[in-house]
Amino acid sequence: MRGQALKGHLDLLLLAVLSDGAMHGYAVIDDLRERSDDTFDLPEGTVYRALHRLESGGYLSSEWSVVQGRRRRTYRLTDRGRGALGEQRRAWGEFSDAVASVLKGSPWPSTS
Amino acid sequence: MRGQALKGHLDLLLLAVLSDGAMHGYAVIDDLRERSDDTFDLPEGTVYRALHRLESGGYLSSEWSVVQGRRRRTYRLTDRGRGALGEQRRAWGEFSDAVASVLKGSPWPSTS
DNA sequence: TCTTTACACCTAGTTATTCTTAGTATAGAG
DNA sequence: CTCTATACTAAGAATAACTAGGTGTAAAGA
Repeated sequence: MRGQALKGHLDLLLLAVLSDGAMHGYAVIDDLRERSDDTFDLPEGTVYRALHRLESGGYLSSEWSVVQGRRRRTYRLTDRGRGALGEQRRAWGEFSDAVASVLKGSPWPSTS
Repeated sequence: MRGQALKGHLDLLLLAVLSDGAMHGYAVIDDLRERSDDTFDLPEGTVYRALHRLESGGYLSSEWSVVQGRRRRTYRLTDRGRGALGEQRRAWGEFSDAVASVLKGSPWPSTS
């Protein structure tokens, strides 16, 4: 995973992971890495900041707890977050289909 | 197409379009819009800048001409550009597969 | 014991690159 | 004679992921 490939798609991934159940940030990172077969091995700074952004946008809510002496902030999808996930899934489908169409080659004969 | 979805994937699209034949910038924009069924309707400033960047990186070469009183700069893939296209196709495959894997875990919102 | 690693969180500043805006210029249609 | 399409360009704004650094606890291991 290099460059800016993730840009604009991270929220979708985070919302998708959290739609399977509430989770704390570090666990989100692990889950994302496992589910993507190591493709998405994201720096903590990236993920925590995105989670904060999503919470302040009303897409997630969070709750603090302490487990084995370590404090945890557990994130949960809000209704708004669930709606956004649906919309972003749709947008991803459109985007990836469009890329695939371009890569497939032009159905019209080249005119240059 | 909203936000930053394209970020990091534009070079792939441009290289792919130009791999079907040399083309000038304005035609690249049209081709991209047609091939993607209007999903990629990109501003000129975006595309021309990217083309310049790709040329200065050695992925494209260009040649000026005048057609019907209008000057055109026709871009052509270099060997290096063709190699980069292969690599970026591979990277896109990996990226989109990984996103699909992450999305597969979480169910779609019920639409019925 | 003392050091390292894993867990778990956080922020500030940098970077990359797309988008916005604005400009130049010719051709053809109305 | 103006408006639209064609064709190219550059500067600056905006966004968001990355880098690099920080806090602190728990457990493993040398």
